[in-house]
Amino acid sequence: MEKEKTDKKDHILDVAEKVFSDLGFDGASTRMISGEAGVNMAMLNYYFGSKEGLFLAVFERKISSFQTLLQNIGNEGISSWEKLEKCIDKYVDRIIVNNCFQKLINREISISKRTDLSDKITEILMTNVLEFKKIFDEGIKSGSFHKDTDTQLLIATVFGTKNYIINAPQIASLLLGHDIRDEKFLEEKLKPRMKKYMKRLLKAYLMNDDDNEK
Amino acid sequence: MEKEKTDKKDHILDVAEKVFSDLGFDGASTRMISGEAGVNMAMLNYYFGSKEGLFLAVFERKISSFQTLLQNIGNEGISSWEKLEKCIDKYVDRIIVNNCFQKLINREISISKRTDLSDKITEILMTNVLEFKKIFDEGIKSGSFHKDTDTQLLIATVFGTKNYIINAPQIASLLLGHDIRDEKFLEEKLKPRMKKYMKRLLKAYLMNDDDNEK
DNA sequence: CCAATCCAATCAATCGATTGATTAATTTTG
DNA sequence: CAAAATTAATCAATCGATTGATTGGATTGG
Repeated sequence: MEKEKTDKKDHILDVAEKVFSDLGFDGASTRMISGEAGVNMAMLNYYFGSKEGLFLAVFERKISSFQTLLQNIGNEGISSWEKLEKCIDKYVDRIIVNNCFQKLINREISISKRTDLSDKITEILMTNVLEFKKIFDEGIKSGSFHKDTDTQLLIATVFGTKNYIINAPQIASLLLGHDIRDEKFLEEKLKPRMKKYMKRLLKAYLMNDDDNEK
Repeated sequence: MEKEKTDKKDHILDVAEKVFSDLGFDGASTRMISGEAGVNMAMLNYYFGSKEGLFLAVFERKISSFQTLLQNIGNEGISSWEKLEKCIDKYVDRIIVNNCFQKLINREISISKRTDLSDKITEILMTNVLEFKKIFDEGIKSGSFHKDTDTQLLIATVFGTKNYIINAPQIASLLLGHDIRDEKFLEEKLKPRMKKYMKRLLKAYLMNDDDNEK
């Protein structure tokens, strides 16, 4: 029976994630979510306290597993560049699977007013950001990366490039000549292509011939 | 008195643009907009028919100024790299001035419904996208840019890096150690820094030493 | 005077949240 | 073990607040 409970909560979270992703936080109503999940409205507040609590629960469930993923890479005994390559691989894999959730994040983070909620989102996202930054800084310190690297804007590039493709699918589809939402294209074509591209871009910027390496 | 009317409508549109940008379409209420604009609620429907009509009016007013930002540069008699540098300058200048409207665009384009609107947004955004693409392709053809450049993903990087900073100001502020919304910081620090960074990033990627230039 | 402009008041609908009652499951107790 | 007591889970009903929208009358200017 313990299992039942967890399953039900998980099911609510699944539905909530879908509805929030499609309609945004404000656009989604608790009635809609509870209705689609087949549970009573009061259950949402019973389980998650509030609409905001539900949203955060959706958020934290998705994000936590990725956090530890990046953190482990950061602690491995490999070169900074190798760490970076691994992070890119994991990151590209991740975001392409969960692209509807990513869209949700990017939409809600751009809302300025909802401070309590967006503060929490920011805090969670920052851990991933800082994990990348740590690797950049470490690489600069060890001399393997260009020493006047703008790590902060480079992070904007890493996350921004991905966001652009996921968040503006109409434009990305026109640009790439394929429907972005085609799973097969994403998995077989875009994923390896993005990995290769990001690595080449970062390598060119971090390790060009001005003062080190080759 | 015609003037009065136009001024008032324009003022409403100014406020609406700001509020929609901060809170999103669903998050913004017509009361809030009318209150902040100092007009009666009923005036919004009187002038614009509905909330959605107001939203569309905000867009259409801005739309015209958006086209042909980069088009002249493409036809100048200078090298591809020089064109690219000019485009970056113009682009960075531009987005920092209108960043709240940019936020609005980037948020609404990620919403799957409201197709009539997002089609229009897509069309407008594509003109700038294609201008960059034209320069990239031209540079590759002439041999000044690396020949296996992924121009399409590079465009995602150019626009995505900017979007990330504008759209996730909380994260960008934490990352940069300054409040992104500080006009002085934007103008005096971030703008030149972004220009320099983007040029160095593109140059490293487009003109590294694998097979051409230096 | 009349059409355009404006506004206070109000509309039905929906929002998130809470209530008290009821059932199911678990724990305690004799 | 079984009855009693307690806790957890679920429900229908409804709360006050707010939403976008509309009305009918006041005000204005030509």
